[in-house]
Amino acid sequence: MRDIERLPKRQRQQQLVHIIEDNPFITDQELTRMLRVSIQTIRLDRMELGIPELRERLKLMAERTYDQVRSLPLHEVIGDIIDLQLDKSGISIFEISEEHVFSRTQIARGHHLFAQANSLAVAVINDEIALTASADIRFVRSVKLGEKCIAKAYVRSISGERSKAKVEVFSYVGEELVFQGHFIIFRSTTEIVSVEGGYSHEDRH
Amino acid sequence: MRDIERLPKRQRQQQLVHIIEDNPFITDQELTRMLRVSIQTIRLDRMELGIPELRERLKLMAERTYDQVRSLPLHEVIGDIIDLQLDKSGISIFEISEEHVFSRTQIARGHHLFAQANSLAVAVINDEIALTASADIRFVRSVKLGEKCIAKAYVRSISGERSKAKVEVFSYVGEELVFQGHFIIFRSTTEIVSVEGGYSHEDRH
DNA sequence: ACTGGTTTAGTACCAGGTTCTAAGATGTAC
DNA sequence: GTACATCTTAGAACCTGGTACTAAACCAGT
Repeated sequence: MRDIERLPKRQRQQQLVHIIEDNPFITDQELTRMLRVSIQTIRLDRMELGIPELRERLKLMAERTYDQVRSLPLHEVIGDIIDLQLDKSGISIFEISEEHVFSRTQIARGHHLFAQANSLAVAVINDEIALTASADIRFVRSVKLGEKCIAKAYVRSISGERSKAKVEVFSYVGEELVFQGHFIIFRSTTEIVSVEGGYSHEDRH
Repeated sequence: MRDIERLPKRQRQQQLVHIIEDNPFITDQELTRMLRVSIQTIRLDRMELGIPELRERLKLMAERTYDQVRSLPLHEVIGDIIDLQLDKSGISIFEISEEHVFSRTQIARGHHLFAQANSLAVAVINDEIALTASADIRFVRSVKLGEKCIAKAYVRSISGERSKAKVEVFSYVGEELVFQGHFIIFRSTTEIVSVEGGYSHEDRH
C-alpha cells in the first residue's frame, strides 16, 4: 500500500476542501453530484478532514459576524473613546489585533493608526459636521500585534463658524510615541455649505 | 374586544422581537422557557412577526458575513490594483460602497481614501519591506457613495538601499481630483533594520 | 349561550445531518 | 490464487429544529 495510484482519495479530499471553502453553503447532497461519490463517502471525508456539517458551518460564520458586529465598530469611530472634552481634547484606545496587522511581520497597517487618530480628531470637534480637510502625519515607530494604542487629541485653534480647526493627535504605546498627526478639520454648525471644491471629507458618527 | 387588557400578546411579541434581536441564536424551545408560553404560541408569534426560524436567521447572517468577506479586502491592499510598474507608478480603483460612508451624509470616511492611497504607495515600491514613514495628505473634495475612486501613484525619488522613497498619490473620481498625498516610504531589501525609534510602519502584503 | 381571538396539544412531515453496522469493491502482498 | 487492508457504498435508526395542519380548550365580551 505505497502511495502509488492511491491519490484519488487525497485528490478528492483536496477538492472537497476547496469546494467548501469556496462555497460553505453547499450540502452533502450537492457535493455527491460534484465529486461523483456517494453521500457516505462525502461524510467520511468531512469527518477525516474535520469539516463540520453545513449547519455548523453557517453557525460559525454567523457567530463570527455577530462578534465582529459587536466588538468591532470598524465602520464607526475606530478605537474606544475614553475621554472627550469637546473643542478641547480627547483620548481613545485601540488594541491591535490579528485583522490589523500584516500577517508576515505582525506590524499594524498604517491606515488603522491613521483611522484611530482621524476618528478622534473628528470626534473632538463640537459641531454638527466635521470633515477632515488635510492631515500631516508621521509614523514614529511600528506598532505590533497585541499592543494598545492610546491616541490623545488636542484642539489647537478654532476659528469662527464655517471655518477650520487645527487638531494635533499623538498616539502612544505605553510611554512611547508611535504616531503623530496634525489635522485640519473643516467644521460647520449648518448643513454642508458647498460640495464642489470644498475641503469636506469627514463628519461625525 | 377593545385593546383594554389585551396587551399581553403585544407585549410578549415585543419581548420576543427584542430577545431574538439580542440573541439570534436562540431556539423556540429556549424561548418557551423565557416567555412562559407554549412552543406553538412562540411559532405563531414568529409567523405573525415574520421572524424566520433559527436556521434561516443564521443562514442570513452567514451570507452577510460571506458577502462582506468577499467584497471587502479590508485587511489586504485596499482597492484593486489595475496597473503596477514597480518603482515607477501604479493605479488602483476603489468603489465606495455602504460600509465606507457615513450613513447620514453618504460621504466616504477619510481613512478609506487614505488606505487606498497608502496601500498603493507601499505596493509600488519594489522591495521586500516597504513601510510608510510619513505622509502629507489633503482631501480635496468629498467622495460619495457609489463613486469609483481611481488612485494614481508616482515614485518621485529613490535613494540607495535602506533608505526612503518619495511617492505621490492622486486620487480621482472621473476627471476630478479628490485626494492628494505625499508619502515617504521606508524601504529595505533586507530584514527590518532596527525597530526602536525607526520610521518603519508598513510592509507589503 | 354564542362568538371570536388566543393559546395549547398533537400529528405528520421535512432537511440535513450523526452514528453504527455491514456488505461490496479494489487493490497488494505473498 | 488467496488472504488482508483499505476504500466505498448501502441502509436503518435516531436527532434537531423546525413547517403545516387539525383540533380542542380557554377565556372574555355581549
